[in-house]
Amino acid sequence: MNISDAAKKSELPVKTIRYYAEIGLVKETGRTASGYRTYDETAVKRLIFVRRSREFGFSISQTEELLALYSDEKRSSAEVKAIAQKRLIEIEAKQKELEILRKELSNLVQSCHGDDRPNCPIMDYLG
Amino acid sequence: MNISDAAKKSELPVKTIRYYAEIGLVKETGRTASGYRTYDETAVKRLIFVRRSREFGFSISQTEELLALYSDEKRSSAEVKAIAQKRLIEIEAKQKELEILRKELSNLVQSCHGDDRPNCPIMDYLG
DNA sequence: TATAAAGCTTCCAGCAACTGGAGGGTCAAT
DNA sequence: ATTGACCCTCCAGTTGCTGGAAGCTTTATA
Repeated sequence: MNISDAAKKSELPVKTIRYYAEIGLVKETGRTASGYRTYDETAVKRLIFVRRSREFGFSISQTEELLALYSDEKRSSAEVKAIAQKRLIEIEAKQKELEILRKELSNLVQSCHGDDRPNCPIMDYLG
Repeated sequence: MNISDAAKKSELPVKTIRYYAEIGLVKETGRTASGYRTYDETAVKRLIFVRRSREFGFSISQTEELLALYSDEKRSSAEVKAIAQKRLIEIEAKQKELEILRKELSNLVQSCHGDDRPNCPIMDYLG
């Protein structure tokens, strides 16, 4: 199948699939005589895998590692788990960071009158 | 004062201050005869303001708006509050997104044995 | 006073992960 | 034969810096 069919099946934009081929993440299966990329079902599966991985926020390089393990018969689940745990820790760290910001900003927003006078605790805090 | 003094006072890297000057966010106060940027206390205050705004995750363009209001005698606190609320909503949206991911990933990680066998629910989910 | 180190300048490149567009070839249908 | 929908490559832009090269200027030391 050609790239737009692969795009439909994998639910990825054509541009993104070309980009993944370019960086070597998921290469096309082959090329037609006229140079069109072709993809088989295995390649589409890999594209879907990548999409899901990216949706979890795994970086391209983490995704690359996961993809390698995906097609590795001799993988250990420990390797997979380690990568996933790393991502989980990243998520939790980001959550903590956001929660601190949210609290502070929320307090400031609540204490701001929001009227047509200039006085404003948000500005006081920033300035 | 020159750029490295401004950097110390504002707690921003020299490179960043140059970048802010380049994009017109905080321009230098002047230049010496030999072309060195100079900054006065007012400019440093603006740099500090920008740093704090960026720490809250306000984008450069939001920061630009806030900075305009900062030096606007006739501002209304409502304008400031509106920008802050927008950012608050962004933060909350991101938090919700991360919480969904965290739960899913956490479940997967917990259900993965993490041993030396290949079988792994994380892979099953992604593949 | 010579020189070396530190600090300043500009300009270019790169990061992550795409996305958009220009310019041009290919394919299927009318 | 032509139209329109594909496809290709290459380049630029996104966000917000950061690093480095090449080359001045200023400051400190011998």
